Amino acid sequence: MEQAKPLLNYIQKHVTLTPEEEVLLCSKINYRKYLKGQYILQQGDVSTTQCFVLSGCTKMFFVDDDGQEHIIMFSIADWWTSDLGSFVAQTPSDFNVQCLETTEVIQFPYNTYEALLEAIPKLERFFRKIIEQAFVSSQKRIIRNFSLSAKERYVLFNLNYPHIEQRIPQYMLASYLGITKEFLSKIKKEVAKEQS
Amino acid sequence: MEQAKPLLNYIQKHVTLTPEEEVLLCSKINYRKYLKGQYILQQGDVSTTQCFVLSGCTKMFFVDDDGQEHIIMFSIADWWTSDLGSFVAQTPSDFNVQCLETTEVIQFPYNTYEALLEAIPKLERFFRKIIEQAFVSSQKRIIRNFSLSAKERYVLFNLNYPHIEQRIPQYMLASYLGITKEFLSKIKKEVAKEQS
DNA sequence: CGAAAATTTGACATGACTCAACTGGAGTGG
DNA sequence: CCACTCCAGTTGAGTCATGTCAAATTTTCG
Repeated sequence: MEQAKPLLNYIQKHVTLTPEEEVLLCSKINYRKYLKGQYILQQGDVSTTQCFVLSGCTKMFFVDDDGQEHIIMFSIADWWTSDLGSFVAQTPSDFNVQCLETTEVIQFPYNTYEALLEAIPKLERFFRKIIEQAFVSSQKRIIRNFSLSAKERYVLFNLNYPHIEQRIPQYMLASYLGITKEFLSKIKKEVAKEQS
Repeated sequence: MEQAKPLLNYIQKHVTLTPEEEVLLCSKINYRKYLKGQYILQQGDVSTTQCFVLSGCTKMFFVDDDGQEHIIMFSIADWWTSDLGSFVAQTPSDFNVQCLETTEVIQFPYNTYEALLEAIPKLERFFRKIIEQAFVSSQKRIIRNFSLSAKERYVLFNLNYPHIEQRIPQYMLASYLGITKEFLSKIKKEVAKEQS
């Protein structure tokens, strides 16, 4: 499959697959293109695929009992997106994944995922490492939320992901940072003043 | 190794090892007993082992620039403890792991970890699943911190881990919940009043 | 029993939220 | 090319959740 090239490159950074393994892998995954606004996953549905983003941008979020939207993560090229909890346990998801731009993805369907990893132990290894990374950065985020102020979190976000702020509306960034859009507006004003 | 029994039972819940694999596994891991107050890992050191807790209780925490202690997690029997980020990348850790009681653990040393998982693909699978779980619960914690009040988080903690509050001092629970000990004290008073 | 540690209490401070009004740009249609 | 609307972003006043500090009380444990 032509479109799988970036995924194969990405995998090669962690493990080395044989040509046969690559062919097998490619036979089990799907390419798909979503338009801006479309949902890859909706709260309450079971996540049937794990997605590798080729291009575009997605947000993963959930809506709480008060109707408030909370963004868990954004995903751009070479990142993953999906509710892993729903995917591995095949239980209804608490999250939505929605495309903020036209977005191309490679999808691993659940019904071949486990079998594929068993058939290709190197791929099992690959996913173990990917999930290790995800877990580590998730833990880091918990720490930051505890020990940093909203302003510090905002500044750090721009250091860590310098390219993302331009691509998303400000109210979504506020949601990701765990603050209101009004408060983010005030923070930005302060930061701008300090830099001048 | 006699003491590895609980670990083997735990592993069997996820994958089925052959007797030969169990022997190989046991030859690569170590039993160790720590006393109350001892450190399994200190901030700045590289984490050389991944620990499975047999008995006792540990806290994982870090000290921020203001000297404030933030507890990331507690671990009791049948849980894991270690800074996975430091362990897999072999970089200095941001965290401490300290024993709150006399604690027995099984340790996977780094220098045999990757080789062991390669030799026993089922073990690779096992760890992938364990880490998946850890990642999922880490994400859940992020969500809770965003969408719940301190009081709700406290109540939920006791629902999720009913046995832990009795084993740890209150100021540590406050640190885990991300609030001050004074505020937790006030919350507990309120909750007690409501239940009467 | 006495000292040290943990917890509670109260007064006050502050970071972040709510709500409502306002501004300013990006279509859209006439 | 203007008027209208719509949405994102801004501003300000008032409020609430939680933090700070210091003192009082209770618990733990040698």
